[in-house]
Amino acid sequence: MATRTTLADVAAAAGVSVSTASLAFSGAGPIAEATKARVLAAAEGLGYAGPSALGRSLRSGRSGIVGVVIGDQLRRSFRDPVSIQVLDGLVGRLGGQGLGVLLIPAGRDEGLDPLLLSASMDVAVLLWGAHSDDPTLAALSRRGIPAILSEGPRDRGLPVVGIDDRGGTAMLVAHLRELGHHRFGCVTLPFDGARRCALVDEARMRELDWTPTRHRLAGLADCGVAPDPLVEAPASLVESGREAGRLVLDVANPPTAVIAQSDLLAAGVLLAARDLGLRVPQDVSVAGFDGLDLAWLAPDVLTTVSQPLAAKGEALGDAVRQQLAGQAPPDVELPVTLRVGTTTGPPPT
Amino acid sequence: MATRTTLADVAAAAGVSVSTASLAFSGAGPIAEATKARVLAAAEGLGYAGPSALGRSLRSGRSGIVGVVIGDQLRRSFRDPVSIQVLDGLVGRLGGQGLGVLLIPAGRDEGLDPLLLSASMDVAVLLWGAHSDDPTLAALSRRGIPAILSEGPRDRGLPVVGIDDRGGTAMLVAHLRELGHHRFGCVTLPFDGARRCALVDEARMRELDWTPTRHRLAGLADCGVAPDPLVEAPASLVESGREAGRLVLDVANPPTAVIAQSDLLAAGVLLAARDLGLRVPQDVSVAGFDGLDLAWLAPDVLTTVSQPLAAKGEALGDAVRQQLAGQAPPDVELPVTLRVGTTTGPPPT
DNA sequence: ACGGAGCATCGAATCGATTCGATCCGTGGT
DNA sequence: ACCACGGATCGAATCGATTCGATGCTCCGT
Repeated sequence: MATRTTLADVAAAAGVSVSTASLAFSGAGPIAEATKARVLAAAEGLGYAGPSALGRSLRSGRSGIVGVVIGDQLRRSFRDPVSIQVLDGLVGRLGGQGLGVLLIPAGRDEGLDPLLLSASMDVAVLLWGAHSDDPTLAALSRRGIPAILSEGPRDRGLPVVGIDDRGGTAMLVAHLRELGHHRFGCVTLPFDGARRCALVDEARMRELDWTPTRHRLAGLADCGVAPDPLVEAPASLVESGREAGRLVLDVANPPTAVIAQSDLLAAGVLLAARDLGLRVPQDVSVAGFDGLDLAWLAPDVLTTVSQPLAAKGEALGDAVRQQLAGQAPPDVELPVTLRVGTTTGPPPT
Repeated sequence: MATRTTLADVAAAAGVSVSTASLAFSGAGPIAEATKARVLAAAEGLGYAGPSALGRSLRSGRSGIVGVVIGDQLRRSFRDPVSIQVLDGLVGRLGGQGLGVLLIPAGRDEGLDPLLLSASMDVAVLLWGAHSDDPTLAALSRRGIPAILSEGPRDRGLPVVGIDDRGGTAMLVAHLRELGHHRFGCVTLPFDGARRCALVDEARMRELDWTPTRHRLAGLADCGVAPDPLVEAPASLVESGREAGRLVLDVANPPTAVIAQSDLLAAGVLLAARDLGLRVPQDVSVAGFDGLDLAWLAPDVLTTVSQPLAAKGEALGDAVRQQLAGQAPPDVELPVTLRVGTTTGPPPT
């Protein structure tokens, strides 16, 4: 055969017009049961596998594809349990609506991914926030593709699904204060794409351009906590946490409690404490953020702020559905809960 | 504005025909530099973001999308470092060619995912093999979409990218024999979608319908090893390995060495040994397969067969490229290497 | 000055389906 | 017997772009 079988072939075989054949498949419009059966039988006979998505998309203007922009490096994102779990919830919710997920790497400095510029999609979801003047958002807006942000800034006029970062951090501080701590160190998530591991000074603080980092730091400020040392990690990875942890703990007068802005960073801080011969929580308390199930830390159990990751993905999926239905999705802020483990305790006397 | 700006709008604004405007963007065909500039300027002025992928796809018959069918449950696949790393290599290679990855859940019993039946894609990659009579393959073949298998059966006439499972297993056996072992237990990957955790008898052995499991078992048979006990794990997860490990080790005359068909399973066997008060490797040796970097096992280092996961993804990407170029991709079998760690040693005297 | 070559541009067909309006036919009411 | 009505079917336009063949123009050689 020269070309794939098309709806026209089926219609011809069934002895009906193309429009009638279309009706037999889509079910939109009145059609006699006998005719429908004849068309479907003809399709079966020709090995026709149903109307092509392309034609349908072209006519309807909908592709049924949701572009999901993930971290600048796929490898990193795939290894980040937080992204994975959110993605899982998102895919689950979208799958129920016949929507597909197209993976789009964010592309760092070397320009945007071509998929972002040309792939056809109905909506885009940015899984890890957005910078100010984010070229990704600019490109999407230019193409007229609505965007939904996970953990992004709320001043863009775009729907945002986030969690109560400030409140969660405040809960952590309250917990630690109750134990008697008042000298806090902090390991933060990246400030931007610079990927540096260093003490944060005022100048650097003014460059802070990453929403989760900002919000979680704001939670500290809300409680009147000025963390010292305050170290920026290059990525949410155990190794980065270890490196940053050393900068926080290997100082003249180390803090009695370290708040890490992610669980992976906190796990790294635990390793750094071990490297330095510090016992946790006797010598130093360590807390994380995310609520991952890090079974391999056993027998330690990380004190952390638990966020509903799958629910976040599902909320993003709901936002996508609303966006496609023409409604403006409302901003969502999901609640978090404090999960007290064994890595926090009273400060050394 | 009523509708999105289209190539026709741009052409009208630039005072040229649609075909000329198309030429200005695609660059295929002769066009005067001045005209091209005029068209691009008009596009800029109208906020036109380039030709829509839909129209292009419709005409060319190519969507630039590769469907990647991943495990029956997204959550499980996403947590499986093996899948993730292969996916990472694949996406990396495809991204370089302007191809996008559409995630497709395999869908277990409750039928195929609608995406598989209707989403437009040029090629499909099945990340985790295929059963015999796999409905996924049937659906793809019906739609005329070429498929590429990772770790699948070679008797389908479909291109397969795999590793030297038999040879790798044989290397493991040789290593253990050299240490003095001759009584081997084995924890296998799943036999099919049944997800059972139980001893394998002859009847069950005949139902074996999963290529990696079969090949790795064949590697044992090649060496004349008849593992006892032989236990089937329900999934490649640490918890499954732990459960299966108890079945292998908690018997009257336990084997001196346990070969697990994946590293996660091996990690579970290690936990099971610990549960039973057995020291590794003094009381029992444990080996895995995959070559994951399980840092959290420290101070233990798993003896395992290391397979090139990212390279496998890249090989899949190459196969996709060849398939799209109209060539028949050759079957690929990537080499593996033995990585001796601290979990294997001489058998107890 | 005339003819041919070659480049730039244009018109129209095409890809595969959806959908609106029109047509056709049968039925029920008066 | 005629008309109005409605359900089934069909024709044709449409979605957004690509591409082939045709046309018109300029420029060069003789």
